[in-house]
This record gives sequence, C-alpha cells and structure tokens, in this order.
Amino acid sequence: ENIFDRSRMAPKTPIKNEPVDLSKQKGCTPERNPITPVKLVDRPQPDPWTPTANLKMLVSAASPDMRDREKKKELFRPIENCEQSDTPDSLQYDMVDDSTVDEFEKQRPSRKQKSLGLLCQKFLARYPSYPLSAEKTTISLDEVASTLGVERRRIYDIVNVLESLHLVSRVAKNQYCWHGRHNLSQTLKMLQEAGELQYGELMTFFQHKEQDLDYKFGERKKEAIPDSQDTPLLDFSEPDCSSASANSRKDKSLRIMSQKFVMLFLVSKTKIVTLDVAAKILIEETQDTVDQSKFKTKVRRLYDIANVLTSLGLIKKVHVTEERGRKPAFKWIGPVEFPGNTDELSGHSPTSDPLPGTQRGAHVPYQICATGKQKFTRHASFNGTQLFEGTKRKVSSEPNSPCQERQDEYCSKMINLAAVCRQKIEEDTGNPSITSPLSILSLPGDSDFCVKPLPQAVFPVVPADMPSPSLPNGISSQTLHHSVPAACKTENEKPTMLPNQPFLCFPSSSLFMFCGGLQENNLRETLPTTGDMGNKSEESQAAVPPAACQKRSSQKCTSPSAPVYDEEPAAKKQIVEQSDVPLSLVVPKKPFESPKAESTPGSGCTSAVHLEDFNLDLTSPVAPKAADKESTKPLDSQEKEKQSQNKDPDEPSSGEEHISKENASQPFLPQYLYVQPTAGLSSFNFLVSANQAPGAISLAASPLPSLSVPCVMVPSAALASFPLVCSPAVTNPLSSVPDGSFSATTSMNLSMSGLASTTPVFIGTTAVVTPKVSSTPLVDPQQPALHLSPVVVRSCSAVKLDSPVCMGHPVTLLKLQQPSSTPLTPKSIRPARHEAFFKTPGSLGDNAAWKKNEGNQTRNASSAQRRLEISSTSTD
DNA sequence: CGATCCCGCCACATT
DNA sequence: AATGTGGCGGGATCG
Repeated sequence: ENIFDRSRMAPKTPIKNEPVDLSKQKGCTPERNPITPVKLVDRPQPDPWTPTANLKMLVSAASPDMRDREKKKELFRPIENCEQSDTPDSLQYDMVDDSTVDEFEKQRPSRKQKSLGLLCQKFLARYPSYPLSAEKTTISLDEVASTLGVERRRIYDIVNVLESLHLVSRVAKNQYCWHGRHNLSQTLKMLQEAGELQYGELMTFFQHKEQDLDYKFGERKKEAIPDSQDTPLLDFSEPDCSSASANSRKDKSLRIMSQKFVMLFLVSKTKIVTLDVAAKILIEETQDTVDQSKFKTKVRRLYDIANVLTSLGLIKKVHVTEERGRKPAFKWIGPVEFPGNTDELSGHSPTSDPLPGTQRGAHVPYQICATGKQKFTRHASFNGTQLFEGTKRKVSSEPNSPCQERQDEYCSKMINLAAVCRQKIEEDTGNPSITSPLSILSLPGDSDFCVKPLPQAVFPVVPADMPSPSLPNGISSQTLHHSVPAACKTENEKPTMLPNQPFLCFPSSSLFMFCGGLQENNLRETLPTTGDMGNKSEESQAAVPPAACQKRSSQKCTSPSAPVYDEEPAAKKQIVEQSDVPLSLVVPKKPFESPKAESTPGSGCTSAVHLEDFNLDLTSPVAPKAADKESTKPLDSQEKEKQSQNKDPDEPSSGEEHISKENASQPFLPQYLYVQPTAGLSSFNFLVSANQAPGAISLAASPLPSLSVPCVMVPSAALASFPLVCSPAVTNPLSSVPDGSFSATTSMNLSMSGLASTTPVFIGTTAVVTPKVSSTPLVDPQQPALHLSPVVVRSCSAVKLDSPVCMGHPVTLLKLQQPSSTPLTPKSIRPARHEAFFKTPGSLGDNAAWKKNEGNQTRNASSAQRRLEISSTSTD
C-alpha cells in the first residue's frame, strides 16, 4: 500500500515531507510523535486515496497560510478534522494533528523551511560571530548535518561560502574551524581590492548601463575581462604554477564564485548586483559557449551563495526595475568601508590566532594563513591601503594611463596566477583550503591587530604560526626580497639589498629575531638549485604575491604577480614601481611577499601569520612591536607600521642612525638596529638590521645575495645579559653568487645562553654573529659560507660548529632545536631555525614540533610551507 | 510563467 | 574500495 501511495504521493512534497520530518524531528522537535504527520499523509492513501489527497490539498494549501497566520490554521483544522473524520484513521491522525498541529505546520511548509538560507542561519546561530580569541571552535560536518537535520551536501554549500569569506576554514576531513567574523572586514577589504582590479571597469560599465549590459556585455566583457582577469582566475588550468598537480578543479567553483560575487558588490558603486550580470561576469569560461545551460547553472549557484550571504547579513534581495523589467538583484548591506578594520580585528587579541595556529600548524589551510597574515600585516595594510586606494582610484577612474593599465592587468594576472599557484600548491600539499586567489590577496592583514597586543601575547602567536610558515618564510621571504630592491627604487630590477628579510621570530624569553631576507632573485635561483625548492618554490612564490598585494597596495598586487612569474617581474616591476613610488620602497610590489604569506599559512587556524613579505626599508626601521605578527610580515613593513602607529620604539631616525653607526662600527653586524624599548615595548628591544643598505652595499655586486637578517628583537633585559646579537646578514656581495645564501641568511640561529628566558638569541644566517662578540670578524668565515647556496650553508654550518666562533651559534641552535640535533645540512638548519623561531617556546609543544620541523627542514625551502601543513613531520 | 532553489545523482578526490 | 567533496542540473515550488 505504501508503495502505491508513494508512487502517487511520493512524488513531491509529501514524500519529501516524510523524510524531512524525520530528520527535522531530530533537530526541531525531537521525538514526540513527530512522525505522525507523515503517517497521516501516507495512511490516508491506503484506504481512500482520495481522502488523503484531500488532506494533502488542505495541508498544502493551509501550510503556507498557516505559517503566516495561525488563525487560518484554526480554521483549517476544523475542516481537516471533518475530512479526516470521514476516515477512521484520519480521525486518529487528526487527533494527533491537533496536538501537533503547530509542529506540523512548522515542519510542513517544507520548501522554504528547508531553504539554504534558513539552514545557514541555523548554522550560524550555533557559533559566535566573534568567538573569543582563545577558543577555537571546530565544526564537525556530520554533527552539524545531523543536528540541523539535513544532508551533508547542504552543509557543504554553506561551509564553502563561509570558507570563501574566511569565516571558517577546513582543518581536516569533516572538520572545519570556526573563525567568526573577526577577519571578515579584512577579507572583504581584500576582496574589494582584488575586485577593483578585476572588475572595476566592468562594474563601472555595467552600472552605467545596466540595460545595455546585455548587448555590450559581450563586448565589454571581452574587452575588460580578458585583459585583466578572469581568464586566469577561472582557469586554473594554467600550467605554470601548478605544473605539479593540476587536477582538481573542484575547488574553484563555489568558493571562488562566492568571492567573486562578493567582489562585485564591493566594487559596485550602487552596491547592487543583478543576478544576470553577476552570472555573466562569473562565467568566465571560454567565451559564451554554452550560454544557456551554463548561465542557468551559474545562476543557480548564485542563489545558493546569495542565500548564505543573506544569512550573514551581507546582502539582501532586491529587485531592480529597469526598462526591460524587473530583475532580481541583491544589494550589499554589509560593511562598505574597510579602513583599518582594525576595529574588529584589532579588538581581538592576537592570542586567538596563535592558539589555533599551533594546533593546526601543519594542517592549516592557506586561507587561514591568509587571515593570520592579514592580521599581522595590518600596519602595513595601512600604508598599503592608502597607497592602494590611490592606485585603485587611478585604475578605476583612469584606466587609461598605460602604466596603470599595465599594472592592473598585470596585477590581475598575477593574482590569477597566484590563485592558480595556490591551488596547485594546495593540491600538492593536499590542502584544499586555499581556494580562491582572492583569499591570497586578502593576506594583507592588518597589523594593527598584532601590534596592539602586547608583545608577549604576540609571541605565542608567532610561534604557533611561525613554525609552519617558517620554512616557507624563508623561501617566501626571499621572494619578497625582490620587493626590496624595489624599495631601493633603484631603477633597476636589481633587488639589491633591501633588507628583506624573512624574519624569524623568536620568542624565547622575549627576544625576537628577524632574519632578513635575501634577495628574491637569488632566492629563486637558489631555490631551484638548492633542490627541493624547484617547483614548489615557484609555487610558493606565486602564492605569495597575492598576499603581498593585498597587504600593500594595489601596486603590490601588481608586483606580486611578477614574483609569480619570474619572467614578468623585471619590466613590470619597474613599471609598477615607478608608478607608485612611495610604496615602491615599501615593496616592490613584488608579489613575492604574498607568496610567503601563503606559504606560511600553515600557521594556526587563524593565526597563521605569514610573513608577509613586507620589505621595509631598513633605513626606517623601527622596532616592530608585534614581533610575532610581524614576523609574518616583512620587517620593513612592520617597522613602518610601528613607527607610524606606535612610535614606541625609537624614532626611526634614531634607529637609522644606530644602524648607520653600527654599520660603520661593525661592518658586518650593521644589520641590526637596536631599538630601545620605549613605552610600548617595555621589555623588548629590537634590533633591526640596518645593514642592508641598500643596494649599494651588498647588492651592488649581486643583487641577490645580500643579506638577510634584518632585525633582531631582543628584550631589553635580554640585551643586558646578552652578549651579542648577531645577524647573519651578511651582505656580502659574494653571497650574491650563491644566493643560496639567502637560505643561509634566512636561517637563523638562535642561541639561548644558559637562560632560556634571558638568554640572548642569535639570529642570523650562518655567518653571522657570534653571540658574544659581535664585533668579531666572524664574518669572514661565515660569509663565505653564507654565500654558498644552502648547501654551502650547510657546510658552513657544520664548519661553524667546528670553528670556535661558529660554534656558538650552532651550539645554541642545537639547544634550541633540540630535535634538530642535527645542525647539519644547511637545509635542515634553516628550517630548524625557523622552526625554532616559530615554535618558540610559547607556542608549542615544542619538542615535538621542533622535531617535526626538523624533518621539514630538509625539505624546507621548497614547498615547505605547504608541506608543513600537511605533514611536515614526516620527513624527509 | 518566471524566479527560486531543493534534492540528490554522480564524478572526482581523499583516505 | 570506501568515504568525503562538491559540480551540476532536473524539476518542484514559490510568487
């Protein structure tokens, strides 16, 4: 009988209801007789099909009304009862119904009740919009699905969209981490920036003539879109980045679409986007083919996304009446301005990040990282932002200027590439998290965040994040370095010197160390040579750019792209730089930085800070308070930020002076600047590497080489106790050759003097310093070593150990990196160091972590970051 | 009848 | 092979 019924009934609602009811019952009204309703429907069928039908009719009719008004319900009830009364069975049911009518109704209405939007609201209701920093909420898909009474598939729809906005991140299979909206503004900001690049023109165009859109759309679309963006974005297929894994394209769709969709809103002047326009824009694919079905499908997806966004309160449904008629559209009702955004972000304690970071360490998806970065970068973002805006405006308003256009295109391309790279990387790594390119872009983090928190707090964070990132950082940092050159402004591409540094943070006690990076070029070069790096390095680089872009300014964005592809960079970079100038110093746009961020992403859920790649000019080094966060960021940026924001440390000028002095006095050491702890930094002292001076110095000979270590932060106390802090940075030109040096440089050694807390830390490339005597000429020995490629470095390191001078470092290192006991290979060393930094005491469980790191180290540079996520520990 | 969009098949990815 | 993900589009509902 049932079967029959179903055959008839089943078809539609009724059947659905049944299943639904069951599920719902779980969620909504557990138990009871919930089932009843279902039965009712079914049963009637058996005997008198008709009656049942009637009931259905009634119910269906009533249901809607019922929802709206209970009154109607009442009315209906009687009716229903009557009908039911006819059938005995029905009567019983009726009885039930009466009792459960409400429930019935609730459950009944089905379609709407089941809507994705509603489901999303339920989902969101389960988690705090602004979770405490410390608490990490993990979301189990299965659990949520069962709780909400829906199939898992639906949860994916929600989570994917949330993930695109960084509200959640995937931690593992079936596991997501809830981040809340803390980073939402940053994410939106990033999307906005990215959107301007990609869709600025388009949107403008559309808005002017929505009507015409259809027509022109095609034209327009071709014009605008092709250039800058879409294609790349859409097509992940590009071989470059992802040479390695290519494959899955799944990642793209919903998440990317979601980000793009949001971008459209952010870019739109009216903040209103019609579905058809969005669908058209979002159909990047090759041309117009398949329009119909594709378009239709796209729209369907957009509805899905829109439902989630609506639930988030970011958009609302509206109708645009145009000449042609009324078209469905959505209006952005979320935040429009993303100043520093620090508000929300800053508000949160940095700690939150760190915590999660540690756990995730390896797993953390890029996205997360990105978020972390964002936070970190905040300061930078300011700078970048401003610049950025200027740039943007130019772009949007004045697409004409060749330079800008180029930049734009370039940027977009870069972005796309970056995205692609990411994906690929993800694939490689296995982390799906990355998603859209945008996310990468978003990296820009806000430094504010970081800054605010006390350094201590920061530390923990750093460590957590750092670990994973560390490796990558080294790499990324290198890439970033390019930017440095830019900073130099020297016209040429040479990266020369800036201090790029990748830095390392070292929390032990309160010390932080940053290592300066090296040159990007070198890095790249080195990477490949080094070995592992090869593909991955590229990838990482690619990834980085976006982040950088976001952080800095649009300009950066452009630059980032460059980093992605080696080829492009030089010319473009130059262009970019020229155009933008001020920033130029800041960063060369080189996307490189961003890559770092990406790479680093591994950090804790949210926290992951990436080193963003800021390269700051050493000249203006300021002590970065937020060492932790900063660590993620490029030193320069940090410094700048600090300066601007905090003045705390020292005045920049003073800092510079110090540097110069140092340099003079200590040719080698110069790199650091010591910042006294002023108010803000009570306990910390910062050393910034000054040396890098630009280009002239080391770079001249070879751009790359240079040095690294930019800065070291040391707690004041520590300093006192501390004999020396050395930065490896070596600037030597020599190094340039090997570049690998960079790696070397990157690697820092930390040594803790006997006391962990107070002990001084040494960071630096191999060469660097001996803890005790900074002045010492260690350099010679070291430098050479540094110069060498990583391998060389390794050797050096080994040597160092042997040599008295060197010894100090290594030894210390060993201590720190217990796990790494093997100081050996250069690679290992580096990583270890990084790790050490990252991991620092605070965060982790250190030992284990360290060990893991060690393993990773070997791999290190190359894809380190990604890998970290996955399972760095393993080994290699 | 067009706008929405639920539902779940099924391919691909990951374990 | 099993399970996780999520693209995709038929077709039911809504308005």
